[in-house]
Amino acid sequence: MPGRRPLRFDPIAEAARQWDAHGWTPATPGMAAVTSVTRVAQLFHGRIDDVLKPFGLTFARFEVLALLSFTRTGALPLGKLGERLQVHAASVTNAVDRLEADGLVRRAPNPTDGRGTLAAITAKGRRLVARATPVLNEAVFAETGLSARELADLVRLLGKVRRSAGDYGVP
Amino acid sequence: MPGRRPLRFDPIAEAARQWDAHGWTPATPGMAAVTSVTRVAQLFHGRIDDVLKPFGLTFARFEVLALLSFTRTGALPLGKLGERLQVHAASVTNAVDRLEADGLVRRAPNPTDGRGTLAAITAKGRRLVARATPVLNEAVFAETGLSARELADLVRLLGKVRRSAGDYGVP
DNA sequence: AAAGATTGAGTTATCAATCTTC
DNA sequence: GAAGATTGATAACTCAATCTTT
Repeated sequence: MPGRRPLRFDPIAEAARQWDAHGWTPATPGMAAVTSVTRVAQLFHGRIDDVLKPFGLTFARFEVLALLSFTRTGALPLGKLGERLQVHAASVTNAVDRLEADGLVRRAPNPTDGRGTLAAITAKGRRLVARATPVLNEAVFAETGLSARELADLVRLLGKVRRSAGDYGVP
Repeated sequence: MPGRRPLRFDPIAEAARQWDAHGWTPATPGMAAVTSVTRVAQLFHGRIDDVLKPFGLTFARFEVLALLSFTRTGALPLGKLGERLQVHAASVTNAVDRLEADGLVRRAPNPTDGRGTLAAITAKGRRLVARATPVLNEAVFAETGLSARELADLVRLLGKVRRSAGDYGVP
């Protein structure tokens, strides 16, 4: 993780001050928001990686396992995985490669589409995600530093951004 | 950018439903917040990269140029750059390498510390950041999909997360 | 022709190890 | 010994091109 030594001041507030000083005032709130989101994503990701490292997982691979464990059959086409996790098809191939090498998922031909491939979670994969999830919940998701009310506000605001960016919903 | 085809439903709301269904309710709001932050950071980053590509810049390199252009002398030690941008020293070395190869900054020995190196912005670098900034302001920072009030709320909430993570401020 | 998936090239970021200077 | 910076190795992602099947 970068930036071990905390700054004595808030670098984002300082950047906002600079933006205003250069006459870019209309863009300042957006700049501060984008920078804040970027930095918090870094912080969360670092903590998640730290927690998952002992399990031999990255966040991307954990998300695949969690998603598969939620399905009725424990299997999904690779394309569906990329759609739900919002990542490129090549990234899905890569993540499934790693998971398969570790025996956590296995590939199977899609019975309903000869072009497709399914990723199916194995018993070993289910055991691992069952062990990792509580740790992640307690060490990261339950320790965000915000109250339930604040978390709900945050999710609502970010949902507006996602929605307005066309991330989901009907056009 | 991954995920061109928008989903018909909100994948984060769906994940929250699954978390609750598995009895992980106390962690659900945090999970939704972390996932939302991650996704919005992806969205912002994609738009920023699209805007900066015609200028031959990434966001990391743009940030270096912007920070240098704000200083009185147009130069900073590499360590200070990493501190302010919250990235690893190796990332700073890499970014400055690219910027120097493009003639946008040049390295100079730190006169006050024989171990250190300064990155100094060139006239070409100043011209480029002066051209790129207004485009970034108008195409990204002024188009977040949130009102000024909502942006302020978002920045405040994320500031609490950063502060509680020890990202800045006095211990 | 279009969609699912894979491959290889190119980019970026991190980490550990190293070198120089304080 | 500690700090600033660089290097080489590793991992992950994206993109363009390719292959197979529909």
